[in-house]
Amino acid sequence: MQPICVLIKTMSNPISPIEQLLEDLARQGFKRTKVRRALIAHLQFLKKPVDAANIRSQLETEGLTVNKSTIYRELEFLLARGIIIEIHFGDGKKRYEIVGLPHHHHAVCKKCQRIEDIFLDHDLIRVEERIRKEKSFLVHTHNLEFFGLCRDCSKS
Amino acid sequence: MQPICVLIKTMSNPISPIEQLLEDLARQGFKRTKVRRALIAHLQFLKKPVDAANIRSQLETEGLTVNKSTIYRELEFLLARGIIIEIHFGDGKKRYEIVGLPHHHHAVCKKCQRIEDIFLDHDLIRVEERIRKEKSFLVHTHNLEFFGLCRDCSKS
DNA sequence: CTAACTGCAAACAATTTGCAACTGG
DNA sequence: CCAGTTGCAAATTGTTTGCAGTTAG
Repeated sequence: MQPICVLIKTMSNPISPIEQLLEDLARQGFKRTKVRRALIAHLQFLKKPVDAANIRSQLETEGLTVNKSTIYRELEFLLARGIIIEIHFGDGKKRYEIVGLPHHHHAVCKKCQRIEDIFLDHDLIRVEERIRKEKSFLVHTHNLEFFGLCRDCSKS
Repeated sequence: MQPICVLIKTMSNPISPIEQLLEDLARQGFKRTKVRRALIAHLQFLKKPVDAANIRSQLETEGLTVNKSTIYRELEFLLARGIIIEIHFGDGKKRYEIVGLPHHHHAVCKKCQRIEDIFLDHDLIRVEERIRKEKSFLVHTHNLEFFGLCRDCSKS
């Protein structure tokens, strides 16, 4: 049996995941700013890794002009709090993706830039276990991204 | 039975892998320059991924001053000919490693920067096969590097 | 009111480019 | 000789920083 207040909250006033996040941050003394909300909403919507310049121009087209320093600082902020993660495709740029889906990797089309999510489950954990046993090397993180041609682009 | 000339070549005049490479390049019209020889020799000796600045300063200590543009251009040259490959650790820099050992990955110590080679054999090929079947995505290359603490650094 | 946030200009780091001078074959 | 190579300075690209002004709570 749920207490009434929870029922009310759940039924008539559903809190979006973005507002939920802002709520948590507010409790720690951080502000609900326009940029923060827009940036989280954007990454939430995309669910793919994007670089700073890309985010900036996309916010611009949505009518929100943000200085690039602000973008970088906000990304750093969200990264430090585990709200987003950094992804590396090996060109000069850092990309960021919202945390939400379980841990996964990406297959990047070299032609059209489309990104497929790749779920590897236990495969890499077994490898990391082996590295610990054989090399006494304790793996904390890894980078794994695939590059090639997506379904459409491999036809031509 | 070997022809005499081959025996002589093999026994009394062993061609080092570096001179062999320069020989091949010469046949294509490229010159045996001091920088090219030194750069290949250096990467050959290291057998680990290094960035341009690093290579430059190490050649400097060996008594060979080379302009950074030259380093970058030479790396580009060797890369295009498959003599070296590009490795990404996800900080801003590209690293290069001589091709020689079979395909492998790296475990990079976040504390002392030591690099362990990681051989994965068929594991990733199976994954790439799966990606092709399940997503019709044709993988050409991948990046995979591990980060953590090496044997020595994980003790403290 | 005040700590958090923002914009702006300038600084930085890695890499690239244009061009004139140089060198190996 | 001449294509390939090199150095130098300047340009580019992605990212960071210092600082003064603004804003959410």
